[in-house]
Parts: sequence; structure tokens; C-alpha cells
Amino acid sequence: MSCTLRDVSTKERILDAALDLFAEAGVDATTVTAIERRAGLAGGSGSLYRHFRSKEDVLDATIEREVTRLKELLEHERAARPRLPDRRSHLLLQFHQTLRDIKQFDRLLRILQRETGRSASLQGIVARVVGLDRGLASWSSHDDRLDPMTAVVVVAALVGYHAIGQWQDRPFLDVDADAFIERLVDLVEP
Amino acid sequence: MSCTLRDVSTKERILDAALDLFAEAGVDATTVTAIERRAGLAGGSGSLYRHFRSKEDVLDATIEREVTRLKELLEHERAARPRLPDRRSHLLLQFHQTLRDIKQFDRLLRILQRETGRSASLQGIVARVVGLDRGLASWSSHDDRLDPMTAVVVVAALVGYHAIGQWQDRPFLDVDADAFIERLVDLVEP
DNA sequence: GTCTATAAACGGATAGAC
DNA sequence: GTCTATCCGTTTATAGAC
Repeated sequence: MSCTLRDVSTKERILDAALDLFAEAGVDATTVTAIERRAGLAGGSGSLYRHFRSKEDVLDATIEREVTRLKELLEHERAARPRLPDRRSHLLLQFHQTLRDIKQFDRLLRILQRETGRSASLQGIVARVVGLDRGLASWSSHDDRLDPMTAVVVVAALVGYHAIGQWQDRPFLDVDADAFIERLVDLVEP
Repeated sequence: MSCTLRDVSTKERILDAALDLFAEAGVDATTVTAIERRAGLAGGSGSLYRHFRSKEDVLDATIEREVTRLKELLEHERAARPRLPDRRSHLLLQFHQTLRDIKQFDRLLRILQRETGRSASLQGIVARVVGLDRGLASWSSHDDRLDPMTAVVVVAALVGYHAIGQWQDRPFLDVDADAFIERLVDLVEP
């Protein structure tokens, strides 16, 4: 694969465009023309096909790159996280961080949930994201020394809070994240 | 609107077919031909258009009917629910029931999540589903006498547990529903 | 109300000039 | 590597016979 610098750059721009459009409108509703336009290419020209064999190929590459990005992000945050002496403040901080992580996952999960069963290659990628889920759970349990079952409930609650908020355009029953997490900490650490 | 009995029946069969196909494969991936075939009509004939103006119209009607169906289901269950003397067993039973309700919502939510932003009319329907969310939350809080914030956390946890299970083909971290709910009750009622 | 046949539009993908 | 132009399959939707 001989690629010039310009070539790589356009490829990345196509993937950026595709991720946004796929997550927002879905893969089927996103035309190759639309991807080209958002990537700064002329819409309707087949210029995308100089970088990818097919639209399906763009989908695979988009997911692939996003999985890698998120893995690195989590790795990074795990290394950089502070450690507060007060256990209650520590949990508050960690739960907020986990909720932010879930938000980061949102675009990827939306695509995967919609398009699962579409191609065989996506199945393998789903398995890797599941690996990320496990990472998320152990992340909560390990350093915070919550017992594993409690950590599962905490992660589920945060995921559910986020998901319900996504269905509407405001938080679940107008309970903001601060209040929700505070109550969650209360339940876990009475 | 003059409709014979036969007419209504075909209309219902079309809606049944559409709900299944839309939830499974998505609206875009579902062709009018496929809906006709599953409804017992000849695929490729435009017979569907004798009952609906457009495919989009079928989508709206499908969502509309499912929202109504679920509202009635919840109303029914709320009236029929038993009342156990032991508070802990009562909560266990109620949380299991709520999880079952969430499963019922799943097909509808999957469609709405996928297709939100597609048409203006869907927005109004989303608002009505939000009304169902409120119903779900108050359902948990009112008779069980959980304080409202705790009920929010419980519903979020159950929704999250269900959602994460959907991403894969097995329960979240292989924790089954019984164990999950038991831990949840422990946290709420220590 | 359902069928056959077909129109009209759209979207993925390719060929070849620059 | 990007453009213009175009092919070809698919899909929504309609016309008209029965």
C-alpha cells in the first residue's frame, strides 16, 4: 500500500464524515454522495472509491477506527485518574467519569446496535466492543473496591440513565446527572 | 372512512408485518414488497397502497398502534398486580415485572431510536412514549413507596441491564436477571 | 380489493479525461 | 487523486384490468 500524505488525510476525512452521518441518520439513509460532500469532495463523483472498495468497506473501517480510538481513550483515562482520600468524593468523581465514558461510546453503540447482522465482519467487532464493556465494569470495580455485583448495578444504572436521556431531549424525569449520581452513591455507600 | 371487515383485517395484517420487519431490519432495509408478502399479499403489487398513502404512512400508523397497545398493557398490569405482605418479596416481584415491561417496550424503542428525526410526526409520538416512561417510573414509586429518586435509579438500572444484554447475545457480564435484581433490592432495602 | 405491468426516481459503482 | 458522465439494479408508487 503506497500512500502519500494527502491520500491518508482524505481517507481520514471520509471516515470522520462517515462516522457522523452513520451515527446520526443510519448507514442506509446515508448516501455515498453525502459522505463525499462532507469530506470536501464533489458529491456524486465516485472519488470515495479511490480510497475504499465499497460503502460497506467504509462502514467497517469507520467502526474499526472508532473502537481503537475508544480503547486508547479508556487506557489513557485509567492511567490519569486522580485518587481522592475521601471515599465518598472518590466514588462521586468516578461515577461522573464513567458517565462521560458512556457518552463517548454512544455514537459507536448506536451504529452497532442498528447495523448488527448486516455483515459478518461487524460481528467480530461487536465482540471487541463487548470486551470494552467488561473493561468498563472492571474499571469501576477494581480501584474503587466495590464488590463486582454492585459494580454491575452501578454501570447498568449509568447506562440506563444515559439511554433514557437519549430517547428524549432532556434527562430522565428531569433529574440531572449530579442528583442522579449523588443518589446512586448514597445507595452504594449508605 | 367506509371500511369493510375484510379491509380492516388486511390493514391490521400489514401493520403486524411492518412492526416485525421494521424492528428487526430497520425501516430502510424493509421493502414494501416484503411487507406485502408477509401480510399475505402478492409481493411487488402495490396492494399496500390501497390501505396506506406511503411507506412513511405505514411507519407512523405502526408506531401509533404499538404505543396504544403498550399503554393499555401497562394500565392492565397495574390494576392486576398482587400485593405481598413481605416488603422484600414485594420489591423482588415488582422489579421482575418492570423488567418484563421493559422487554415489551423493546421493539418500539428500537424503531424509535433508529428512526428519530426521520419525520416530524414521529417526534410527537416520541413525546407520548416519554409519557410512558413517566408512567413506568411512577409505577415503581407509587405503590412500592420508594422515594422518587430511588425509583429513578431502579428504573435506570433495569433499563441499562436490559440494554447491555441487547448489545450482546447474553446477559451483562453473565449476571442473570435473578441475581441482578436481588442485588438491586439489597441496595434499595438494606 | 387484489392483481399485472410499468413508470419514475434514486443510489451504488465504474470508465475515462485531466 | 479528483473530476464529469453514465450504467445498472433496486425501490417506491401508479395505471388499469379483473
